[in-house]
Amino acid sequence: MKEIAKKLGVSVSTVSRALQDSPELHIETKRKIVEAAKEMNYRPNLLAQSLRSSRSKTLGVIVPEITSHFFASCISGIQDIATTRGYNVMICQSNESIAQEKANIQTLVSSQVDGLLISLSRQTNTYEHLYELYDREINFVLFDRVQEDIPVSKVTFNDVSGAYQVVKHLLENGSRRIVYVSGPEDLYISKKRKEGYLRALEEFGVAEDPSLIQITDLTLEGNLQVAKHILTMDHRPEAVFCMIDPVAVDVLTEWKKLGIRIPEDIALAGFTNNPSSAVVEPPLTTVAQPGYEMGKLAVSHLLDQLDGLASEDPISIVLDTTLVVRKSSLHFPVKK
Amino acid sequence: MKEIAKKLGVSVSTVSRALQDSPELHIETKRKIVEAAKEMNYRPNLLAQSLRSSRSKTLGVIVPEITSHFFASCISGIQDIATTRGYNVMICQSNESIAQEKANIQTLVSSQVDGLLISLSRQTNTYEHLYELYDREINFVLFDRVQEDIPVSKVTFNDVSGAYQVVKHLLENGSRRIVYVSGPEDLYISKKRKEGYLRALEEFGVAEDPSLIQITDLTLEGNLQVAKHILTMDHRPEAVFCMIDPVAVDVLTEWKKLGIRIPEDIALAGFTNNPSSAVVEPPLTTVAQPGYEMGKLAVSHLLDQLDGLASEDPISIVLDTTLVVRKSSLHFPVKK
DNA sequence: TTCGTAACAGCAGACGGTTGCAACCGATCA
DNA sequence: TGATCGGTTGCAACCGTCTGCTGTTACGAA
Repeated sequence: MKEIAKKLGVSVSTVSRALQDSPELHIETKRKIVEAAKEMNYRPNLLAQSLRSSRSKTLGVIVPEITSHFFASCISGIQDIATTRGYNVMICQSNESIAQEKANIQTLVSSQVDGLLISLSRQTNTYEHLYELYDREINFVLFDRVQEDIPVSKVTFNDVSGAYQVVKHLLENGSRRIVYVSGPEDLYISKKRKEGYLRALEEFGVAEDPSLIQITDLTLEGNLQVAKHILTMDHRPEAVFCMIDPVAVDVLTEWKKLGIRIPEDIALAGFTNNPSSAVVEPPLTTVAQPGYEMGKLAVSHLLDQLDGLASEDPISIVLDTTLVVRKSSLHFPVKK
Repeated sequence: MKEIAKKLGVSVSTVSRALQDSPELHIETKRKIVEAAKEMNYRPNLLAQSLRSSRSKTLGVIVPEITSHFFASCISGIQDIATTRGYNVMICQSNESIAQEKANIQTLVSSQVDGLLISLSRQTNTYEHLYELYDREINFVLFDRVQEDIPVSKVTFNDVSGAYQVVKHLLENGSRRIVYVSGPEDLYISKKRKEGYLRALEEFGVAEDPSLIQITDLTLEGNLQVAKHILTMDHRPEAVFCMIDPVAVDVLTEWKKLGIRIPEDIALAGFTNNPSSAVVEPPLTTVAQPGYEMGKLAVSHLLDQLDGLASEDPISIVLDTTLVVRKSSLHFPVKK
């Protein structure tokens, strides 16, 4: 800018105003400046602009892991909306660690992001770092992995109804002894999906059987152990609903190795609709969660807040999931 | 900082020096300032620091799409190294569009990133935007999807040898008529993998047959069309090597639907080692490309350049791939 | 006593922009 | 003729941090 000013014999402030298309400049001066700027390939320094305006036009995103297809979809949605609305995005992954999550927040706050989009790590069981953001009046929105008590906006899936749908589907296909393979019990989704599972059972008059609720630590070993354990149960279950697709895929692979036929010997369903679930053999019945849409909604709401388009009061957006019926659950054919 | 200074009755510069642990301050003053800073929960404004130092400690990354598992892995590697070396990362996706790619570069440059890591979009066939970066002396490293002529550092996979390995494997399993399903011919990887394919054929004394090279536009429709076309060939090929896993998965799914047995009727192999390739039935033989490692190497080299640890001269890092043999290619059992 | 010096702290300017306010200009009007 | 006014431009301060230089003080040595 200084160079443009020198070249044209005007002041830096005039250049600044010309580039902002300020109405109080002589039209000819403005034209000349804009032209010179183009010619000299001038690009404003966003850092300086941000410092001056104390608005960085940058958002921070924290997800447990980028390589998960679901979170990658969310990020993609966030990116697309943020870009069209003139914001940049800084992405961090917590690697499911609360310490990393805190560090990420620090970094992003120091970087003066205008707002944050956070999906909590599995390890996160204390929430001071979030309350601190709240106290500092830093805008943020929680999505997918949320903490319910914090008074900020949240975007989640209707996990209860998703689980209800899929378990109902298993029940409608004739299964009665249905296992729920849950992740660690303190996880938000473990609880919610269990709720949907129980609701469906109740609706069909099936009594809850605690031995049918199996916990895995979500590692491959944990998943395989559960897979084997289910086969050794006294009265073999007719169907298994896994909290997330990767668990279902591990179970499916293990059972195939052991010669169990799916769905003839036992029906199987997952949750998330990962790409893998469509290509395994048999294709896996699951519940689709549109991550891209979730990202879009979360970022739209955050930006509305930042731009004063949304009320200050936190809202909770609950997205519906869609049951995706594939062969793995068709134990007894549905009547058509 | 101003507040700390006021509270303790010292100047802002003294505070600044104290927080940098400058040796020319009285130790007691320093202690008091650091303490006050902690108490007041002071966080430096990275924007101001960057403006002042003209080093933003931020890197820009441009990938064709975040939701691809391979690129997500790269990003993950980039993140991990960048974080440990004190850098932030801004990620953009070009959505395989050259216009978006150019826009991303503009944004990141305006944001004063210290360097860029770029994987080119499929659409990118002109390179002025990259030469402009070069002329402006902005550090950047190309990875995976590169342009060979630009004098900057690049990290790539040895596509030729990867393709060679997998085709050799197919040949060793007795196939002679082997189809190569290529993406658009101007793509870097289309060319390189074809080279490896041809080299393997030549080594086994198999003449090149142009009708065995099939082009897909990489859409689902394109892939299915090729899948069907292959089955109608006069003299049915014994094996098919697809340029990337998603194509192979589409082909596999289609063939299964048509009752073709893999590998008994025809052997199949892909490239990339996507998560899906391990879980399809039969599991897909493919070539593993460690994306995480690639990201780590690319960013390490970029940071070395920025920190003056690497020579100015561009280098080319070529990563080896690993053949992953699974059932889909075992047309005739390998002798053990 | 005087001088040099080390130890410490502050002023001011810079990074690259933005903006309130003052200043200048010629023209218009009483 | 002088006051006023609208149009146009520049000065200077500011955003938060860093740092070269200067100034002050106390102390020991000459």
